[in-house]
Amino acid sequence: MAPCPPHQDTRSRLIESAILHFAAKGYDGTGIREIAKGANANSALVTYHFCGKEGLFLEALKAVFSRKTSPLAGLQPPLPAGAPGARQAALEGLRAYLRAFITELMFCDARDPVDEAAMVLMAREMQSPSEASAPVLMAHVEPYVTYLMACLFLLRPDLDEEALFLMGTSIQGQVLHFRNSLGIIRLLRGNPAFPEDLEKLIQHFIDFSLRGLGVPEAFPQPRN
Amino acid sequence: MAPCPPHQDTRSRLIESAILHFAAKGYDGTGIREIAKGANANSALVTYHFCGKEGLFLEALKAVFSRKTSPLAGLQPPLPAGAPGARQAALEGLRAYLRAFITELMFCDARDPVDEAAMVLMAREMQSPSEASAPVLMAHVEPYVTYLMACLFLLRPDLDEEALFLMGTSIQGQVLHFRNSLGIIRLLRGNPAFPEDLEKLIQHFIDFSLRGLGVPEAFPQPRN
DNA sequence: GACTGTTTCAAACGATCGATTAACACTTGA
DNA sequence: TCAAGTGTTAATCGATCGTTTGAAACAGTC
Repeated sequence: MAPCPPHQDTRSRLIESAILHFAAKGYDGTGIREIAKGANANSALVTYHFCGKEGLFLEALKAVFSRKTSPLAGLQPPLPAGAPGARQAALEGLRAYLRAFITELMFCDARDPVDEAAMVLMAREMQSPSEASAPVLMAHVEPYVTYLMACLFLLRPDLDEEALFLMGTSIQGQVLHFRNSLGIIRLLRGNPAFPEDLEKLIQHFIDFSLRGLGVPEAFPQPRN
Repeated sequence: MAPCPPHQDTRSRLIESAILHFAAKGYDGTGIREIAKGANANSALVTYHFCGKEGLFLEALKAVFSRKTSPLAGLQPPLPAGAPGARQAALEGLRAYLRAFITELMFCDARDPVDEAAMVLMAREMQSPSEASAPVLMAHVEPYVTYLMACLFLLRPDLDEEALFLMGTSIQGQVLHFRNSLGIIRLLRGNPAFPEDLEKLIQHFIDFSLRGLGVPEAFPQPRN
């Protein structure tokens, strides 16, 4: 049982190659020799540095999740319920939240294949998390849920908790489904680079969500 | 090159076991001996009946998609664009579509673990379709997309094709995400039988979708 | 009962899997 | 200078992979 100490050069090269290969062919579909070859390293180093294939996979996952700083960091926390301007702040907060959420999910440097692969890997883990990766995943997702629900409560104080939860599920769901089903969506559109205009995509999700939530400001033309 | 003729008994037993195992551990994570054992059959029969593991996987996928009669069967096709009452018909069509879609998705799991596994398998393929499975997947999804898009076009003729496609993606996405993430959602709510009131759920998805789409009838209270 | 074709089986095949080993190069501190 | 420790390597391990094989079991036909 080696303590898996670091030698950053080959370690990080192995992790990078692992992200690429695990994203392309999945955990079981990828062999450690393949990964090692992609890193110009010997396959025995996987066991030496990471205590085995699964250890390397977890390190790759951690690297993926810590690749970007959380986009929630720049967001104002919602004002308390009674405060003046709380509703307007929550409205802007929800808009900013969706923008940050979508940007993090969708935006990746097309010129950086590792970034692209990291997104694929993350999407796969979010859909069917392995037992080992669940904690890492939940810790990453939890602040999003909390922030979203706080905004929803301020925007629709007339709804009960279950109704608000369904609202949140629908808002998150449309975005996550889009991300998780990009494969077939691109097939349906016959465009392998489909979401070409990220801003248009963000605007759609914001408008659809605010209308679905029942926020009057977002509705196009109030019936006379 | 065997012509792969049928002997329905073992064939279907193998397919059923394949659905369960492929859903649980993925294509690469599942061995044919494992599948064969689950079907009380010999692993050589996989090659004999399906020309190999990949053939069995494709047959399993086909079986998944043809497992139920399409919920679209009972729906009226939307009227042509110019026809009188076409918009109202499309509105009702969309409501009926969502009701049928949700009902089918929500009722499939508890009774039959194979049905549950089929959903997992389908979701995985939708996320990252293998080259071989893409045609099967597309053929199954296409009528849903067509019907939904026809309704959306009648309800929002002012939008261009891409905007309508995003609307459809959001509408389908919230429902599919809810279904595919039921496990996590039930954990979040601390209620293992969460969607206890199916009618309430259906009503939420219909209302959220129609508002998100921008249909005035669904909006609660126009601002004065 | 012999012939034909289909279905099933146990056994084995070569390939590849993740993991281990022993040797080697190199640095470091005593 | 030497012993210890670290990083890397090729070679090899047993296990398991998907597939192939040859024969047994079964059905139907003459």
